[in-house]
Amino acid sequence: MSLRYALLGLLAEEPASGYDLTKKFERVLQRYAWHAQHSQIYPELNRMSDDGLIAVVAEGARGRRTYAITDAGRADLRHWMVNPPDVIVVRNEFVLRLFLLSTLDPTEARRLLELVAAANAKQLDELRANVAAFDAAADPSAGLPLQRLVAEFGLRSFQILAEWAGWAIERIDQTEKMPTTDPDALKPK
Amino acid sequence: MSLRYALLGLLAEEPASGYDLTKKFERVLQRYAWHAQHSQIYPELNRMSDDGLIAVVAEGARGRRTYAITDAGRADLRHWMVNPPDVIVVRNEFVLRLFLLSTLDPTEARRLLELVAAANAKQLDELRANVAAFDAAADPSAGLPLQRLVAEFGLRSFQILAEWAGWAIERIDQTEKMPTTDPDALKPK
DNA sequence: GCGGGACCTATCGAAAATGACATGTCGAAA
DNA sequence: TTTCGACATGTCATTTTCGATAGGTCCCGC
Repeated sequence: MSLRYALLGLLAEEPASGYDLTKKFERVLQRYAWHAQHSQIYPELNRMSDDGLIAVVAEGARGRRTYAITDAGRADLRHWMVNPPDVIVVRNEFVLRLFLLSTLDPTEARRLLELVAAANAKQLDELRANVAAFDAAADPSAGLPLQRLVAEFGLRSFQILAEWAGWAIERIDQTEKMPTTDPDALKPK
Repeated sequence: MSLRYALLGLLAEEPASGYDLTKKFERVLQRYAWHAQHSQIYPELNRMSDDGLIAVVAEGARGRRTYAITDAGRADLRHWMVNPPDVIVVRNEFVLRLFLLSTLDPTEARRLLELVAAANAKQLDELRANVAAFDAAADPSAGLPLQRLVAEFGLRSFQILAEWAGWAIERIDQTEKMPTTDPDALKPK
């Protein structure tokens, strides 16, 4: 049901077509929160429309249909938002690789971490640029909007991943220089 | 295919039965990296066995079958580990709620964040206790094992979530005290 | 005027995941 | 001795997701 609420949430912010929503998933949601392809999005929109949670508010060129959330949809979304499950369930192939890092030898683990750190640095830069543009356009006298708070969460997440990867690589290098075959390593204290 | 590699990775560390693996998923993997239930795990183990990636190495009471990874399995796992996809794809209902925070009014958003912060604090305490026990049992003269590095990542992740949630709640409170109807808020600079 | 790229929706078989139901064993405490 | 909880594996209908294929439109630059 999460896909449904992801779509409902995006439509609560502004009306959009299936195409728009697909792009938003690709650009934003996919990387942090939820992944879905258009082949899943279009049928779900039709079902949500049947269920009265959203409605077509405009039809444009190329068969474009713009949907907006209905009152029933808003109520349903709110209910979902304020009732989070108490067991959180995650699927993240990236973190899974980290968990299985110890199945690699230290040299390979190190190489994987460097790959990770590089990919992460690139994403951090992108996000930083987006946030900077957002801040420049924002009214400085107003408080930070909720969206900006979440962006901050993304920023901090990337930052600690970068820091951690660097730290982990350092540790691996230190361990490599201090092999257990070194008799000194066996000295107590 | 991620489930297959999650199982392969756990079996690369030590032989285990379907039951053992299910418990490991529940206790560890589920919260951070990958979720799977026993109804998915048992059939997958049978398929992996058919494919020669794992093999039954012991049979115990109550029909227990202990599996171990084969050389073919190890090769397959290694290949998967060192070839991460370049687009990372995530599914995390919790983060999805954060993204849709702006569909709530500030009061409700604040309440949700407090719920989140409390749940997170509990998880952080649990992990901290586990890590402390691990460190106490570890050989201090050896370098940090890779598993410990990953635990550190978990620790830091929880910590920044806690910090962020606190910060976000503060921001919301400040904004609430400074409504846009306040004429001062409209003054330039 | 035409070629190509962005726009836009759709379907469908296969694979993955869910949640409920099913069935039994072993050991320990009451 | 019986009962209860942990141990242990399985199936299956339904739902969700994937990946590929499909078909068409609008607009811009050459």
